[in-house]
Amino acid sequence: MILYKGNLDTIILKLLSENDKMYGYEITKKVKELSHNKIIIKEGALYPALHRLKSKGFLEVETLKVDNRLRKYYKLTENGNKESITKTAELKEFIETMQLLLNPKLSFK
Amino acid sequence: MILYKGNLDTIILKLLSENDKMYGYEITKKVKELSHNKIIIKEGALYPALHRLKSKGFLEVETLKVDNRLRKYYKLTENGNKESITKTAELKEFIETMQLLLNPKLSFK
DNA sequence: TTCATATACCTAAACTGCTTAGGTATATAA
DNA sequence: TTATATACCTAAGCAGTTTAGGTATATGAA
Repeated sequence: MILYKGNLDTIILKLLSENDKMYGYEITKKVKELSHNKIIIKEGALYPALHRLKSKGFLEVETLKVDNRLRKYYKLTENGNKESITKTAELKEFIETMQLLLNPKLSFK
Repeated sequence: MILYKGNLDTIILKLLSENDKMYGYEITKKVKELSHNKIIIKEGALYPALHRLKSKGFLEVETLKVDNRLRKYYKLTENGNKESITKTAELKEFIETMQLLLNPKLSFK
């Protein structure tokens, strides 16, 4: 499923609003699990997104070595939390709007 | 609202599955109306999309002169109708999947 | 009359956000 | 030793938008 164009930032922000801190690889696994294997975030999309969100001040990073491997844990900043709420609301509104188009009969209720 | 990236073809196909034939300008007005002014299809997106769908064999065109102005009426071909059903189902599935991410608690019901 | 707005079509360049396709490195099971 | 999983990264290509133009007719307002 590749329809999530434009929503990757929102997905990441929303996940982090529920999980305190997560690392990149963990995010891809979690999204895959929650979406029942339907949304597979490619690494070429994920890592640039994380760096973008960090450079905008929405995420902060902490690098830890676990089992002799690096993990970069990301967590929301205060602004990131606000952004998460805003983006989530926008996505909900978008979904409601798309449902109007998919179920036009409901417009006449 | 600019989140509809990648869904324009689906919106057009779905509309045409309900309206027999429509012309470009009419489509933008209809989508604006149905979406309560939230989805504004730019002409730079619309016309290439219509030409794309036509070149793929999903639409056929009939040009009419109405009130001294040209209108290009588009309607679904047989394949276009199949594509409309497929794409609509995909969009519905996408929406349901996004709702899983937005409301993760519901996953545990 | 002329100016803005609406109707109706179109396209090219720029931009964005993905995918594809590479790369490094460690751990583990077959 | 080979494949798979874990864990990070980036550059080039591509698709589908936006932006910003273009043509032309009709209509209502100043």
